[in-house]
Amino acid sequence: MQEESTPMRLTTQRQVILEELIKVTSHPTANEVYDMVRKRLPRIGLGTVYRNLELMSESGLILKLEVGGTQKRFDAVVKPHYHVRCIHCGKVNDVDMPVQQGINESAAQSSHYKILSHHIEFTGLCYQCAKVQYQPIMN
Amino acid sequence: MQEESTPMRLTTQRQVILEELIKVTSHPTANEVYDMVRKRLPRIGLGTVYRNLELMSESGLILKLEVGGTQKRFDAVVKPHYHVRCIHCGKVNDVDMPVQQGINESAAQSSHYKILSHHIEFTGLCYQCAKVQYQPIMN
DNA sequence: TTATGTGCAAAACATTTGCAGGAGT
DNA sequence: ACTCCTGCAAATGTTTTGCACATAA
Repeated sequence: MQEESTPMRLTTQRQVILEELIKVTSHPTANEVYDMVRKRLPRIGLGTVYRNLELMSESGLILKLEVGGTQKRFDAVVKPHYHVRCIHCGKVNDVDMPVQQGINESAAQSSHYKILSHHIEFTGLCYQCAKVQYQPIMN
Repeated sequence: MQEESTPMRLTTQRQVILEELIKVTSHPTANEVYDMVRKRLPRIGLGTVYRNLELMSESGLILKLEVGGTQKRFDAVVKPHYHVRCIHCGKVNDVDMPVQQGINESAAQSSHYKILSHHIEFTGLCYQCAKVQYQPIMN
């Protein structure tokens, strides 16, 4: 975990990863980014994609989403915003509602933590899956 | 994904898993539950623990937490509540603040999803880690 | 020229699954 | 008996890592 010592080199691989990520709003997984990037850089390795997504998220260039499901997802939109995940197909979308004000302060009062940020993940059914009359397990 | 057809049998393994989970407030991972349970049932398999945690969370008996980090965590407190995770040590605690009213409706208006629920995950430093003067990467 | 980055492959984790035998009803 | 459940081990899926070579500054 290094400081601002040497800035990250802007390699071709990093540039392409960032460009491809900016193109989409689908919050792709590392493997999906790999597939997108490989069309332009066929010899790139999956390890490189993982390494660079991690580095870029550490430096605040992109966002690493730790939402539900088995894989991490990545987002080129770094402005704080919330997400909704379809419990049927696993798709993740942005929720364009205002960020909840004062919620971090409430949490600070109700815990012994120094609160830095928060994230809200909504769960539901996307338009397509809702149409299929999918019956979720209500609990 | 079956309905309420046959209720789950209350086997010794399931009973012990649930009892151990009720004992703690640490939101243990599957592997931590395995370690706790193994002290009482040395021959239980890790697969059984995973299978039963999954089944119990499907039936609403326990909560599967899909918070940040690499592993899923489990909670015997099923009443809706929020969580805070220490970015330094990874510990997860409850946040005893009221559930945000009307937030699902806001999200429904700002997305094309049928919203079912939401979860808020706060990120910060726990009391112990904050004392250690840990310098987080602010972004 | 030299620190940093890459491709490749193997390793490390986390979780799921197949199956033969075991237990509850 | 019959079904559901378990232990075990192997398989799967995701992410990380070691290392020799490549490349940007």
